[in-house]
Amino acid sequence: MTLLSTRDESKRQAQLTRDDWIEAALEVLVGEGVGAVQITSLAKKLNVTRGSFYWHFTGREELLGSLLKEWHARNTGVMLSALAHAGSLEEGILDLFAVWVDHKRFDPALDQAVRDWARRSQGVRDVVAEEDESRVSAIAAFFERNGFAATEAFIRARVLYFTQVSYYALGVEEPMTERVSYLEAYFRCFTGREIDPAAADAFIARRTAEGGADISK
Amino acid sequence: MTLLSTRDESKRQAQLTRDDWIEAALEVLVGEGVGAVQITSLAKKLNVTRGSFYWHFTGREELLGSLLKEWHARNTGVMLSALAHAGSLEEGILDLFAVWVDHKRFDPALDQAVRDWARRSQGVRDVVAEEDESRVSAIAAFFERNGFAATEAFIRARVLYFTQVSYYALGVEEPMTERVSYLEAYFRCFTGREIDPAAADAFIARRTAEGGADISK
DNA sequence: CAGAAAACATACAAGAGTGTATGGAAACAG
DNA sequence: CTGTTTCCATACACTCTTGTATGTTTTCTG
Repeated sequence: MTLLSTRDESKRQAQLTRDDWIEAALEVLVGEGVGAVQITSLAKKLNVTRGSFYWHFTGREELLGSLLKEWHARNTGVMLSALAHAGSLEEGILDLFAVWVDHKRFDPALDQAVRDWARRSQGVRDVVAEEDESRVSAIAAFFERNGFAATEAFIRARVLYFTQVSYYALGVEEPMTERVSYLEAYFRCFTGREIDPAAADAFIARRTAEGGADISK
Repeated sequence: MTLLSTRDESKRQAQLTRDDWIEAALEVLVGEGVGAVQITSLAKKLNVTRGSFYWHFTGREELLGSLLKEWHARNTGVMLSALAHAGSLEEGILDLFAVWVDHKRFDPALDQAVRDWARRSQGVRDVVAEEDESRVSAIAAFFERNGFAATEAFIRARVLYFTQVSYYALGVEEPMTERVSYLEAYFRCFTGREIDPAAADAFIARRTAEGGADISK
């Protein structure tokens, strides 16, 4: 005899898939960090009991492993492809900026969450470090294709990428109008060259039009 | 009747001060993060029981508050003073580099630990954000004193500081010989000017002489 | 060397989180 | 519609950590 023959089906689908758990866990990972990725709270969030979890996963470790795979699958490639197609210096840099601002293509919050996680886990740290290296290398290669010497290309790539990482890490919040006003200065600092005014205007027009006043989220 | 009339005095002083607890907590904070700052483990580390802790502190929160104050007292000012005395562009930038490399003056590991902590605590986040702003402002003011326009000075300050933050955040590890080989490129990227060869050589000679092959720790 | 104050030990209570074992409900194949 | 298989609920055991209450030992003071 059961006290509750049918579960509370107020707001949940009949059956949960493994991916449903991963999805929910990702949200918590991004919003509250790895420490908050707990089976108990996830179960509550999904309106099931922990029994369900232990059917889909062997334990917490396996779930965390899946989260790392998900991150790798999502955020790898978007940056690199932006650079691969780029011809001119303007095009590449601006495309990169666009990717970093457009959170549909690149998820900086997830990236940052994984980065936080990596600081307390050797395994995750290794994976993230590898990813960072490949990103910097891609940017450096782009600089080299645009006439920069190897060392300078590498350092400029690093400065560009590191600045962006801190942008998220420090949670810089500034309206898009303000941010685009820094475009010329950023470009000058990152490349050592002056940006083509036409390209700058086009970029600014597109960015301010697409709304996106928030950077942090 | 007590089972153990005298405590195990194998390797500890007779009495602990409040600062002893803070010092131990700082080590754990830096090494393992806020989450690892636990009364139980600290007590074990100090060879006392938790009873001691609750005499010196009302609870965990008070200890954490003390840690934040300690960080603020230690890492605030060192950066700013390096810039205040600087005359030429070379002098200021190189002094800044020196401060960041010399872990006796500036503790990047502590800085990073607090930064990690800040990402999960609103109160800490506010304090750190304020500190970051004042640091960037100080660098920007320095750039302005050296002939850069306001906006460009601000962006260059940000890029310089943000790059440095990521250097620690991503745990870049490279031998000092390699790092100093990037000096010219870094200087060019950060300032848009060429470094004075004599100043560069003097800096490199001093850095490589002072040993310090490790950056991470 | 008493007595008070400071510093610490011990024991208990409570909460949160994980993992396991097992029984019951849902979905599906035949 | 019956029997598996899949999926989830329930209950229990265990660990870790915090906080409190109270007793015991040092250390300081006069």
